Amino acid sequence: MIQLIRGFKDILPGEVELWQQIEKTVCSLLEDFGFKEIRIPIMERTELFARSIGEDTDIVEKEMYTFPDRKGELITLRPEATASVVRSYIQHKLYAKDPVRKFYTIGPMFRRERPQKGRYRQFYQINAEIIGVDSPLADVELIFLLVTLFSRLSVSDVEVHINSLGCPECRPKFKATLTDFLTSSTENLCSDCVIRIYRNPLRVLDCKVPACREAMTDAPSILDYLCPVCSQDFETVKTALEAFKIPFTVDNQLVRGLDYYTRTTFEIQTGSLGAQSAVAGGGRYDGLVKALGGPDIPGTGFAIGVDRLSEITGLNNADYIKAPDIFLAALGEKSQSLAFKWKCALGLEGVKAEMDFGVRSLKSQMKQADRLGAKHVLIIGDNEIKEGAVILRDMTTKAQVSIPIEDIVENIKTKIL
RNA sequence: GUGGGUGUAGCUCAGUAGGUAGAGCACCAGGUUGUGGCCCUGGAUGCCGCGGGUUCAAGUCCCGUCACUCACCCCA
Repeated sequence: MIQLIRGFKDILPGEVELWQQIEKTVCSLLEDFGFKEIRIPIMERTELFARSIGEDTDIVEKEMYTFPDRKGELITLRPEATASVVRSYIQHKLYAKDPVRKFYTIGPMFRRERPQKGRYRQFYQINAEIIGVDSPLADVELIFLLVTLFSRLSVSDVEVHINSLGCPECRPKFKATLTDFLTSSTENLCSDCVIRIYRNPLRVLDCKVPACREAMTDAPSILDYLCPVCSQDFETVKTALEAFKIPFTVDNQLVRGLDYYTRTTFEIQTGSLGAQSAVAGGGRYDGLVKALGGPDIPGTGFAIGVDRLSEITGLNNADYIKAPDIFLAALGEKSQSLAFKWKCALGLEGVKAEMDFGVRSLKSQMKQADRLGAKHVLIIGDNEIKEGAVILRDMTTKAQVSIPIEDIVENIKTKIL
């Protein structure tokens, strides 16, 4: 037997209905807020991700599915979507027509990590991006959308965490101060963090090793080093969230794993997913468009982990599984070919009709209809053909009526819909 | 990449001191000459994850390996 690839998964009927419902809810909300769908490829040149996400990040360093294609060019299965959206935005000069663009996209991402609860090697994200707006209100809009969404999807046990990572103006100063602090307390840090001091000191902030957490309680906070512009920006975000009565936690240790983030970052965290607490995350990436060769245009966006979301939504999958409207139980060959004709005609009319193609007793066909959850059963046998009328049974009330074979499809439609 | 747990029927799992494979649910048929859910009776189904070793004999013990899973790490 050939098994699926490690860390990949099948989403089977019975589960997929919930996904459809989630996608429908998210996409319609985003459409209502003026976001347009964009579909981007699943593979890109490796360079795109190296330049946007950052060479020194874990994603680029050890998690990407990268390989040479047949002509030797390095290509990568996308580990995230923002880079591609921005690439597309620049390539097609989408800024030329309209200075502000709002996109959303949905699809699989790939990261070769060790699989775990809420973490797969192929996982699904819904991304929303606002490109061309400098105002922090764009960030607030995104957070507002996420909160609305989780409420519409009956997700409980979520918290909004926000932080500011500063800009090229103030971040270097903080980085230097933090590095000094870390260097002076090396003996209290785990071995990984000692390496991080030089590679990416901000990462030490969200290390989960207890000793590191302890050592970091006195660490300098980025929020104390923000330049006036960033500081004002962050205040605006907080004030607007308060105005919307959205509860949030300022978490000055919230760090993103992608280098392109600036200023406001946010994460929606849940307590119900074990170690994978983030169901959605995002933030501002003001330098990214320029870094990828476009004009100096700001951007902000979020990604929702659909796999994780589907596990914590309060929606009940059973509510979305569609049962047949009618089951046609035929007895004998002649009845069966008639029933088959009707079944197809009903399907064209939007009536979900099912039947069995084998030769089975009426009892077993009734049982099958019951199992499928069919609301009605149409019984047809030699007697019915002779009399020119078939029996329509309502499975809930057990009431049976005789209906003429003539204009059968119309008759059924008016009786059961 | 590193650790822990688990792999037996479609699903959930039992399998006691090594002695040659079980239950419940689901499925099929019958009890009811052409009527579902409840009940009763009967039936089909397993490379006991894979490979090797110990033994007269291995689902059971040993070694290896793979997969799943949880955690570290990282993130959505």
